[in-house]
Amino acid sequence: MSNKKYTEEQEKIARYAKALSHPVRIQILEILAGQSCCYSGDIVDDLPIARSTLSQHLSELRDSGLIQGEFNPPKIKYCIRMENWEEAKLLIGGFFEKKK
Amino acid sequence: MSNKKYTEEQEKIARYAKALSHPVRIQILEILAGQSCCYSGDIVDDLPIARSTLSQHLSELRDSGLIQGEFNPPKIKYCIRMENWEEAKLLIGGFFEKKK
DNA sequence: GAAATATTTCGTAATATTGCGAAATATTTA
DNA sequence: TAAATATTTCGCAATATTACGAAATATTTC
Repeated sequence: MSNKKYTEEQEKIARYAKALSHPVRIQILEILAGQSCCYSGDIVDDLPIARSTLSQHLSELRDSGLIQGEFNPPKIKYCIRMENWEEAKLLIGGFFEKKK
Repeated sequence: MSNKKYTEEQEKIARYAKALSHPVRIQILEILAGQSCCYSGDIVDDLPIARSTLSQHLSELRDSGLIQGEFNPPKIKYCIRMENWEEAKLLIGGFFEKKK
């Protein structure tokens, strides 16, 4: 018997949606999606937030699985993490298809 | 000159995503999507939350535009609001398509 | 080893979210 | 009008989010 409140899929959709739930994170993801990869320091110039705040948003996006960072001293190169990007796209896309 | 931090589209995507960012709201929307409409009182039986908490989530979903409620005394009948459901689907779907 | 560069972590504050039960509201029915 | 039914609002508490600047960390270069 399951004592879980929600299905794994419902939790995943909510988790991915939460990653998208702030406009600055949408902007960050759009920047990363528009090119192959990007250095954190270059991203901040286009954003209306402080570096330390960007760092927090990047870490949230990393936790969600939608991006990954590769240390390329002295910078960190961030990219979309394709396997999870695809999963989010399919799960959320599938969710919206449920309405007949 | 624009003093806006984010585009209207970025704000919209974030707003819709925020509505989807809690598993109980995913579950509510799945219930409403799976049938034509539903009475609030019937929804709560399937959910692991109190009635007053459901009321808050329904009001958030109403504010997001994804559902609408029609007073059908003494009950309220909730339905998916199709025009905004479609908009959310297109905006978020389009967002995920941005990654080449 | 010291300086320069890039990023994160810490400390703090303001605000938002989530949740509950009790009370309030609104409508229909007896 | 009183009772029954359905839902929301209120008051409260716990926790999470968002944001900033200062300090800490890590690596390379001088």
